[in-house]
Amino acid sequence: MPELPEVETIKRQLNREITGKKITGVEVLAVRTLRTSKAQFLEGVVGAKIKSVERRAKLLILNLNNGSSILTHLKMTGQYVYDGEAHKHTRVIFSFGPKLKIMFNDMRRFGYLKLVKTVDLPKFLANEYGPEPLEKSFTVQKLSEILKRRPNMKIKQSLMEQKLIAGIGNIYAQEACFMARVLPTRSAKSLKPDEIQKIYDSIRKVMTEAIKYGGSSAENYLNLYGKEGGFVPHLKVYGRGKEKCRRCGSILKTIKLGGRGTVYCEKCQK
DNA sequence: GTACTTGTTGAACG
DNA sequence: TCGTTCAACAAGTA
Repeated sequence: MPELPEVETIKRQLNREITGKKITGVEVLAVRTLRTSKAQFLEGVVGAKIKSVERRAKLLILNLNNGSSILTHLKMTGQYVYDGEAHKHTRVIFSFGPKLKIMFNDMRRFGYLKLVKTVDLPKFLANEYGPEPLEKSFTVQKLSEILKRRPNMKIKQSLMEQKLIAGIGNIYAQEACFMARVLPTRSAKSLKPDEIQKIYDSIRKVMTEAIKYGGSSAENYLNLYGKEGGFVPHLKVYGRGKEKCRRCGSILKTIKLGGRGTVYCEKCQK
């Protein structure tokens, strides 16, 4: 499941490979993957150059040199793969000249691409998404204020709420709670300042580390070069229910929180 | 065959 | 209006 570190990895790789290049063709194999009519999409995209690639929350933003941007979300199983082979799950193919192609693959078809006006983006993004956890302006005070806005919400769910904080999903919310030694079920209002500080540090640390390893390929995430991320061996709780806690050796518990699987250590997390 | 996986949206509830 | 919960979406794996 691509979350901030995975999307950030793809963003950096896309910037390296396609920024400055001209989109010479687009092949749409699954029309429903587009959130813009096919005709409009092709008209707005073909012939344009990629000015830059950005990430906001889990969204990738491909800014074009004609005032439009492609807003794209990988959701659960989306992949951008450079020079791969098209296959059953390939939904859109971008061509950059006669040789280079980028495939958008998406097994579960939740992902999308949408053409928007670049100038409209800042307002839209500010409305829909909370602060970026790795930005300098995201301070522990900021996190504290954010948590106060939903005092009864369980901390793991607060961390995953995109309107409160951007980019954290089910994997890193669980990892951050473990690292902070706080139970995912604790209500926001029950957290003491030193616990909020630990959660803050943990979010930043786990995200930074995960980016360093190119993200986690827990399900089917692949980077632009079709390679898996290297962070899975570093995950402490996600996907490890009934296994031994790496810190204390006791058996990790699994519960459901907001309909999502949640693993934690009863002994280490309070 | 059944249960389970998840990011986001939109409906429904109080 | 707001916060919150929950089903739905899709398609694969165990």
